Amino acid sequence: MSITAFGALRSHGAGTLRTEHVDTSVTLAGWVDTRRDHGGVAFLDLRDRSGIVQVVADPEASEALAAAHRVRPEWVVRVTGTVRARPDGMRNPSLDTGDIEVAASSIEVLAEAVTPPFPVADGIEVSEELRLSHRYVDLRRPRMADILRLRSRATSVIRRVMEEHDFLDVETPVLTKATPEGARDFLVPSRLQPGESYALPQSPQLFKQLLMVAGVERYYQIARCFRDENLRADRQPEFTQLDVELSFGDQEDVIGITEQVLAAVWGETLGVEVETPFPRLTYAEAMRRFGTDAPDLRIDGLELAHLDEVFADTEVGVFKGVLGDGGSVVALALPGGGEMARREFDELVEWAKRRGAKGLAWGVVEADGTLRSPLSKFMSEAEIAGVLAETGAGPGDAVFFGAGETTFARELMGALREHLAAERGLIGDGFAFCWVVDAPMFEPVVDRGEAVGTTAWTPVHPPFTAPTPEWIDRFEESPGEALSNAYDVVCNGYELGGGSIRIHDREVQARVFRFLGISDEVAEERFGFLLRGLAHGAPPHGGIALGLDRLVMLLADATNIRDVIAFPKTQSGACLLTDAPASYDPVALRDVGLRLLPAAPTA
RNA sequence: GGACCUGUGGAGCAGUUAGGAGUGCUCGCCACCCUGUCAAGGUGGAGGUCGCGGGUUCAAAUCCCGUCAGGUCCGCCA
Repeated sequence: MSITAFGALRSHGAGTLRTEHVDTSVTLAGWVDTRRDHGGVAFLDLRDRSGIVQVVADPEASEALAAAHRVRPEWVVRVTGTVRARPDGMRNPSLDTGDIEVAASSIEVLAEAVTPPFPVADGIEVSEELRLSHRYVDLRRPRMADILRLRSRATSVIRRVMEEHDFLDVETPVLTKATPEGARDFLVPSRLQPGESYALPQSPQLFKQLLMVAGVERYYQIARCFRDENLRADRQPEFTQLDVELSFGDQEDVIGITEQVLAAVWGETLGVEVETPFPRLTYAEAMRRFGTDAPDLRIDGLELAHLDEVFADTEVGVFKGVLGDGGSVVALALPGGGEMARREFDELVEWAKRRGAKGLAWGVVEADGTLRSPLSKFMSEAEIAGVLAETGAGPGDAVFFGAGETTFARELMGALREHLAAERGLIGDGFAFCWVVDAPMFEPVVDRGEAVGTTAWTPVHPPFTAPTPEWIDRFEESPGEALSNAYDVVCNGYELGGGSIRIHDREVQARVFRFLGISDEVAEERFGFLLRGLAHGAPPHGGIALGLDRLVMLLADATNIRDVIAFPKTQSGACLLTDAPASYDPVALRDVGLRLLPAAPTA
């Protein structure tokens, strides 16, 4: 027995009918999209997953006509009838099925429906609250239905490419132990061991490394990950990663397979040819030129300029102070920015202050090459010449100056670069992929709360990330400069994914732990099972994880991740459909050994 | 934890700056009419704790305080 193409209740999909079906008897089933009732004749647009077709109820089929009078949008109906060509002048070119229509002999109501809370159509702004609380209606809208299909095609292509390269799909536990990504864990209390909890995985990181020890050699999984952190337009508490790990390879193998997957996905879902290999930037270069480790390379011609030397002996008070404290002055030229109104500059200053900056200096290059700026009277001729030379600003351009701690100033100006580009339409079309490689191994501990170990340094990546070959023997000597064998793939300013070559050598791992001040006891308690596994013959290995939701978001040209997730959560972590999270039955809490604290007193 | 935006019949919005009767627009809904529409059309009708609580005032959708919900961002998160 084979299943029928459209289900036993119908013979065709509504959207599949064409002129070749004329005179065919068909049975369709789906939702009433719209109804146009002329009394003596009535039209229904019938919608199913395949599309929309017009159904006509003529007076000759009086029962069908009576039913057509009665039905309402979103009722579920089954229509039997005959496909016929539409009369001349009655064709609808905006409908795929617009050359034909179905003359109904009977219309059977399968389910009535209450009036929908909002119209099932694209192009209507509906509050997200309402969309999420009636997600089953929202997902009927063509745009959302298209995204569901797009996501399914993308995962299908991913699986095919991974399998063509002999990667094995292996599932890893969801009820597990805290993993080393550094975010807060979701906890699941245990009934069998009251007082103990599972953690939901922030990623399958440790398990995939153990799969390498297990001899899987090439692993992939489309895996759900969980992080209990605050949400953003591109962040959900549970999200999906394409997780990949391979043995006996290096960075080039991981980059190669990733590029193949992305090129195949873009090619087969959008028909967009992605050029490989992707350009590569070092982390240092990305921070210096773009002020971010995930630069949007669609923005052409806007790059940061570093003016520490130009202002080395300056009399400009703010700059002098910042440079004296070891900070930096970072500038950005905006072509054509000279035409902006004073009010627009003021708004940008406010924008910078909201991001924590003390201010944002600016200037405009006049036609004669002078700099009109609140600061220019404090600047020497040589400084102004230096500003113009370093930023490349010419007559009619604006220049912005961010001053502060070096990383802060760079990130501020990098954010300004994207902000201005978005406001002024300077972001190019298409997709700009790149790799950001050679991230630092360690960063100084600023706040004790962020430290993994007990020394002045904390790892940028999980502490199993290998140093680059140049640093593997001497990362302790200048930890601030040591580079990790890690790589991030970036598209249009979004970090799509990241990975690294892992440490498989116990001695190197021990040195990293020792350097970070992670004691044997702490290492054992936190990742003892991984370390024991690595002792049993660990092949050289490395991998990557790609954010599938963000990937689909880019494919769908969506601006938030919720639009590409069937049942997402709100910014406060609520599911408006199920009302999760919900308070828990006290008896069930007692079973797992928990008792709630009294609610915090409200002031 | 913080900043900002939004909340008005079922949907989307205007009204809030400068307090004066729940006022308006588009769509939807209900009834009737209507034989070629495709956002059908026509006539009539129903539908409101202005998110919630408190305050100021003769009077609050509008001003003040608090709070809840949704969103964007910072911190946080690779």
